[in-house]
Amino acid sequence: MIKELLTGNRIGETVKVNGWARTFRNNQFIALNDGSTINNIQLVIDFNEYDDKTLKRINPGTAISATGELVESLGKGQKVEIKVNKLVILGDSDPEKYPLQPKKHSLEFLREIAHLRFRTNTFGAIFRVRNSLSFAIHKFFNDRGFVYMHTPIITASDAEGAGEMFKVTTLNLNDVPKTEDGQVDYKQDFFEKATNLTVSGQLEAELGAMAFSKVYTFGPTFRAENSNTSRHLAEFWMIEPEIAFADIVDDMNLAEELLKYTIKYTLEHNMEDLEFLEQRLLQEEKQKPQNQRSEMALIEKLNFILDNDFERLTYTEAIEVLMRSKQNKKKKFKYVIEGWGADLQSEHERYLVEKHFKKPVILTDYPKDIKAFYMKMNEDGKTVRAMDILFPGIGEIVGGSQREEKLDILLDRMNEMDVPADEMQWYLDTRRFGSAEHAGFGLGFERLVLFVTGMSNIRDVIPFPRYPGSAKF
RNA sequence: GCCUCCAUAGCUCAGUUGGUUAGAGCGGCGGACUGUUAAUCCGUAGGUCCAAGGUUCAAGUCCUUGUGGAGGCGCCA
Repeated sequence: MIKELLTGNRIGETVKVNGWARTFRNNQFIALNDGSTINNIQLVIDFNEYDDKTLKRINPGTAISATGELVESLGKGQKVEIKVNKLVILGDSDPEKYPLQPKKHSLEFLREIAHLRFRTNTFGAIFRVRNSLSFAIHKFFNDRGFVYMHTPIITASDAEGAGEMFKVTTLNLNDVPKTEDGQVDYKQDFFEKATNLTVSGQLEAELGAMAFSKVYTFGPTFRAENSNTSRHLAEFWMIEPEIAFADIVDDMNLAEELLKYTIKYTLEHNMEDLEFLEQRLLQEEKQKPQNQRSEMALIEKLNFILDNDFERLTYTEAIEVLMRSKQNKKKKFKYVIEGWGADLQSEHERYLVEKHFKKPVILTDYPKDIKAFYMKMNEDGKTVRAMDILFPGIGEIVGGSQREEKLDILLDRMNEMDVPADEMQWYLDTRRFGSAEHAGFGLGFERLVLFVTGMSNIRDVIPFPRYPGSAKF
């Protein structure tokens, strides 16, 4: 791979490389990239040995295989280069039709050609970082004795209330079978009942945690919400650990440790990509007015996360901070906080994270009315042991809670929130047989990738984004 | 779903209070050069001004609707 050759350890050896040409300068110099690193290796050819026809075939995007001696570069821009003695053109790239030029393209344009955008420096860097983060997550959990659990993609439960679901069916949509009272007759469907794509693996993960003690899921999740924002996808990847014999504090510690570990991992393994992304972000922010630019450069920001404890406070304390804030007193918020019980809008979260504490914030103990049924009730009877981690520029990156382990309280909560208990006996069995304190959270993978890469649209950190009106590729 | 902004060459953009033949850079094509670094230099082609309708003597420019994109809000991860 080019990454290895660029270290220069094999100078003097005859080497073979395969890759795609980025540029061809002076009829002599091919910048070749194979995706192993953001850097290109320079191939030097003697144009006298090739006819014009062959030279014309070397264009941006052309697939090339080359053999030659790895030597110290005679030019200034690179340490090593390959003096080519055998060049094979594997696949042509018609320059009149190939959309990628050696120039800056807009992210919006590249999104329209998502099948080719991996070949750019920016997206190469993003997806190498994404890969590292993904691996780091598995390594983190594996090193700590967690069992990686595959929860179902197709589910019949609509219990979590995490959002609108995509229906899964093999019924003929042009001739849907109906029951006598005019409802869709799912008895005739593939699973003989209504099914959906999962919105969360949490409930199943809880089942696993009550046997393996520590489990995590890492898989795709689907939400059919009509969300048109730079932070939401209809198909995204989520990490959901679930730990038994653990409370909300253990849960927070685990989440903070995981986030720091994965960020540290990319700093150790993807520095060149991060440096490139940092420069990209710097260039992008030059277009913005001074007060909208980030205070820290990308890598500094990532190190800052590692070096500082996340600020932990309760919802009630957060409300007090917000009520005391100038913004609230001067009614600068669009939604002025009137008192306890208000749902926090993203402007409030952003104030806490970006203006007040200036670091990641973990908010805990939310009012029970604005949270899900399975969260453990506090002694006050008003709040639940929920925790959200808020990141600068991203907002909510983690949402979790200690789960209600007491069957009677859980049943009461389900009743209050109209969750059909009779369909969830399998879930309630965890509380009937050997119930124990447990907790878990969901980490939105793409939001983590967004944060680490410094990108601003979540559609740019997943290879083929799905969002309302768009399922191309 | 709601609010705001945008749509001109393959890409990135300019185009004045509505006025004659719509421009530039990059990219393409032809050529020169040959240790270049998004190479450079000379030449050249390239447009349904998003679509439909309207106002006007006259529309890239104004109005209406639609489509696509961006940002913000809500829902959340």
